[in-house]
Amino acid sequence: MPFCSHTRIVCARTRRRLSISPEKRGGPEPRDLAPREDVGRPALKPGGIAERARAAMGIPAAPTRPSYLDGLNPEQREAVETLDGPVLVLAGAGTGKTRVLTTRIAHILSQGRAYPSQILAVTFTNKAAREMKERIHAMVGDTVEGMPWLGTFHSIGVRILRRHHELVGLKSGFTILDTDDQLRLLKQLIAAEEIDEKRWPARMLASAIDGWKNRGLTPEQVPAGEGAAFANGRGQMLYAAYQARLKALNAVDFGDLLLEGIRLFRENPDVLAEYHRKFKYILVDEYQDTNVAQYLWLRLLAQGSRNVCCVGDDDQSIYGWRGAEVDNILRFESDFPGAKVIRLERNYRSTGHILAAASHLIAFNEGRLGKTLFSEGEKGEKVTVTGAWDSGEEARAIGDEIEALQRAGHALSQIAILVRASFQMREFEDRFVTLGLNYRVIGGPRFYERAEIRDALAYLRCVISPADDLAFERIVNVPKRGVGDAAIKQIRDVARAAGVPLMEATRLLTESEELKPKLRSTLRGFVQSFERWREQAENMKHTELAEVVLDESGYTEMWQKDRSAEAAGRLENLKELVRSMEGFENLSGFLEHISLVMDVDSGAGDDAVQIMTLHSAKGLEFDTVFLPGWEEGLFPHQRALDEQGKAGLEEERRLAYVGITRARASARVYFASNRRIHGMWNSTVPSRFLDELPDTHVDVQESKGGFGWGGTTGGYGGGNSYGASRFDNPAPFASSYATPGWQRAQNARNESGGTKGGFGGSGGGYGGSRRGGPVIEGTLIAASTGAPSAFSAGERVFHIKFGYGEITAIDGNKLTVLFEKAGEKRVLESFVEKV
DNA sequence: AACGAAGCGTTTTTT
DNA sequence: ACGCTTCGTT
Repeated sequence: MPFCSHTRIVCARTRRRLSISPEKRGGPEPRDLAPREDVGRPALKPGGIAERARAAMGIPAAPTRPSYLDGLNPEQREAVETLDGPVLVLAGAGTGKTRVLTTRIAHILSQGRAYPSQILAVTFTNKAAREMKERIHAMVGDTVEGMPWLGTFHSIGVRILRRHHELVGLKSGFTILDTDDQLRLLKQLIAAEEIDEKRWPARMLASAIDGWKNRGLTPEQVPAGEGAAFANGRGQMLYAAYQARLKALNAVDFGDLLLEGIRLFRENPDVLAEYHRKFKYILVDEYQDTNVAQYLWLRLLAQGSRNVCCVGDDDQSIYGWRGAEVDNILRFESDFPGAKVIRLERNYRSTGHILAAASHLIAFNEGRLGKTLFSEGEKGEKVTVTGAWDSGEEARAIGDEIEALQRAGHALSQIAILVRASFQMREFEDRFVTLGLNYRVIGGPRFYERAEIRDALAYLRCVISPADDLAFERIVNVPKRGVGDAAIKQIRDVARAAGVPLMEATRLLTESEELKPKLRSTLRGFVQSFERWREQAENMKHTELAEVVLDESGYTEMWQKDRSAEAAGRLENLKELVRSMEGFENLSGFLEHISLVMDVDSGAGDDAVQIMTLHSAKGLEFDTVFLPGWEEGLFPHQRALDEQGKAGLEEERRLAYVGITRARASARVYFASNRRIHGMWNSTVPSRFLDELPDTHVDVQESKGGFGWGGTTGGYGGGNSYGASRFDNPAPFASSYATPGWQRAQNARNESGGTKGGFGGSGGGYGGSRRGGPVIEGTLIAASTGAPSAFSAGERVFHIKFGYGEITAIDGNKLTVLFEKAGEKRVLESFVEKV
C-alpha cells in the first residue's frame, strides 16, 4: 500500500484529532483563480482550502504568525516565504532542505495562494515523493491528498501524457517499457539490420539512446558524429527505428515520459498554456540531479507563473554519470533572471569536527557555487582514519568497533557502512555472519526486477492488453511449451503480414493449417486461456485472477517442479506479488504503479547495521558512519578518473563529501594496504582524499591488527606506520606525504607526466604490477576533461599494445581505431599517440 | 531442450 | 577469481 488514506489523523504538532471526510479532500478546481495580491493576509473564503489547512494545522484563523514558521532560521524562513518569482535554495548537507520544501508548500496553502491541485512538486525518487507527502501531511493533514501533482518527474510525465496521448501519437492505455523489453526490442532491430550483435551489443545502443534522451535529443537532433558512432554510422537510424517501433507498439520508455512531454508542450502551445494557468507554484527537489531533458521540461512549465523554487546542493551532485547536469544548478540565475538565491549553511546534523572535515575536503573542488557550512553544536569526535593491512582486516576492525558500540548501548540501526562499490559489501557480510551481527544490505537487485516477477507481470499484461507484443514474447514459451524460435518467427511473420499483434497472429495461425498438429493445439490452448482469463477478469477480484493465471498457465507449477535452491524463494516472491496487488483497485492500476515504482517497501525491520553504497546513502543520516576502502583506484574510482578526468575526480570527491556528511556524531574512515580486485591481490595507495582531510579535525588510528601503512612487513621500507607519524605531526599532510607509499605514488606521477600515453603501459588501470605499485593517473586528468578530442578521424596513431592503426570514429575520449595487426578496436584516446 | 564450454565484464542506479 | 550469459553441441 503506497499511501495510507486515513480519514482520521492526529496532528503531531497539536495532538488534536482531525476528521476530514474523503469527499471533502482536495477542494474544487477553480476555473479561474486570480493570484492574490494581498500577500500578508489573504481573505479567507469560508470553508475554503486555506481555512481548512489552517484548521488542520491547529492554526487559528486570527492573524497571528503561523506556527509552522516557528523554529525556522532566518534563511529557511526566507526560502519559505519568498513566494513570488524564481528562487534557488542552495541547501548544504543537513541544513533542513526537506523541511524548507515542505513548509513552503504548507505556507502556500495556508496563505491561500493556491489550491493543492495547483502546486507542482517534483522529486527524483518515489521514496522522496513519499517522504515529502508524509511530511506535508503532518503539517496540513489530508489537504495533501488533493495534490495530484506531487510526484517524481516520471510519474508526473505519465500523468500529462495520458491526458494528451492523442497529441503525441499514442493510443490510450499505452504501456511503459522496462529495460528488459527495451533490450529485447533493440536486439530485434539490430538483427533486422544484419548488424553483428557481438560487435555492437544492444546494451551499448540502449545506453546511447538513453544518453540522447537524457539530453533531450530526438533522433533528428542527435549530432551527426555521435549518431554515427554506433554500428558504422547507423546509430541514429536505429534510434529513429526504435522510436517508430515504440509508437507501433503503443509504448514509451522512461526517457519518452519527459521527451514526449517536451514535444507535446512545444507543438501545442495551447496545452502548455493550460498547464501554465494550472501550476501557480513549482517546486523541485534535488535540482542538482536534473538532466537536460528534465531541465527543458521544467523550464517550459516554469515559464508560466515563474514561481519556481529549486532546492539543491551542487556539492552533492553524484549522478553525472547518468546524465545529471550540475550546470543546471550553476546556471539557474541566468535561466531565471531576477532569481533569488538563498543559501542554507547552518547545519543541524553533524558535530563540528565532522562538518569541518567535510567542508575542507569539498573545498578542493573547483566550479562550485560555494557554501560555508557551520554549526553551533558541539565539536564532538574527530573524524578517524584507520589503516588496515587488507580488506579482511578492515572488516574485522569495523566489526570490532561496531560490537563495542553495541555494548555501549548504540542502536545498530544508527550505524552504517558506506562503500564505494558493491563488491566491498561481501567482506562485511561474511564478517558479520561470523560475529552474529545483524546487518541489512540496502540496494541490490530489486523485487520487480526478478525474473519470476517479470514473467508473472508479463502474463498479466497480456491479459490486460492483448496487443502487448513484448510481454507476449516473454512468456509464450515460459514455462516451456515447445514453442521454439522457429515457431516465434512464424508468428511474427504472420503478425507483420496481417498487421496485427502477436497474440492475434497466433490465433490466426492456429486456425490455419500451417502448424504441426502438436504445436497448433498448444498454441490454441495458450490463446484460449488468455481469452478465458480476459472474460474472468470482468467479474473476478484482480488478486484472484492473478492466482488463476499463474496456476492455469503452469507458471507456478514450473517453479514447484524446480528443485534448485532459489525455487522456494521465487514462489514466495510470487505470493508476495499477489499480496502487494491487494492495495490496488484493479489490475491496470497496479501495473501502472509498478512500471513507475520499481521498489517495494522493505519494512523497517529489526535493529541492524546498514550496509549500502555511498550513492544510495544520499539523503540519509546515521549516528555513526564507517567509510571503508579509501584507496586510490577504488575511491576515487579508477574508471571515474579514466573516463571523466577531472570532472570524474570532482564527482568522486563529492561522493566522499556525501559520505562524511551522513554522520551525525561519528565518521570513521578506513583504507586497506592490500585489496583483492578480480581475484588478484594488489597493494594499494591511500586515497588522495585522506590528505584532503584537515589534520586538526582528524584522528589517525592504529589498526587493531597492528598493521598500519607499511609497518612491519619490510616490503615498504622502514617508515613509521602511516597512523602514528601523521598523528604525531601537527603540520597538515606532511607526514602522509612522507610515507613510502605516497612517495612511490608521487614518483609514478612525475615519471608519467609529460608524455601522453605514459599511463597504463603495463596493462594499466587500478593495481598495476605488484612491485612497481599501482600506476597512478597523471596526465590523464588534464588530458580528458571533456574538451573536444585532439584527434580526428583518418589520423594514424600508435597504441602501446595494438601497434599502428587509423582512426575510424571518435566518441568523446574513446576512439575506434582500425589497427594494422589487431583489427578494429575501441580504445581510450589517452592510450594512443599520434604518429 | 538440456547441458557444458566458452566468453565477458567486473562503479555508482532511478524511473 | 568468479559469476553470469551466450553459444554450440548432443
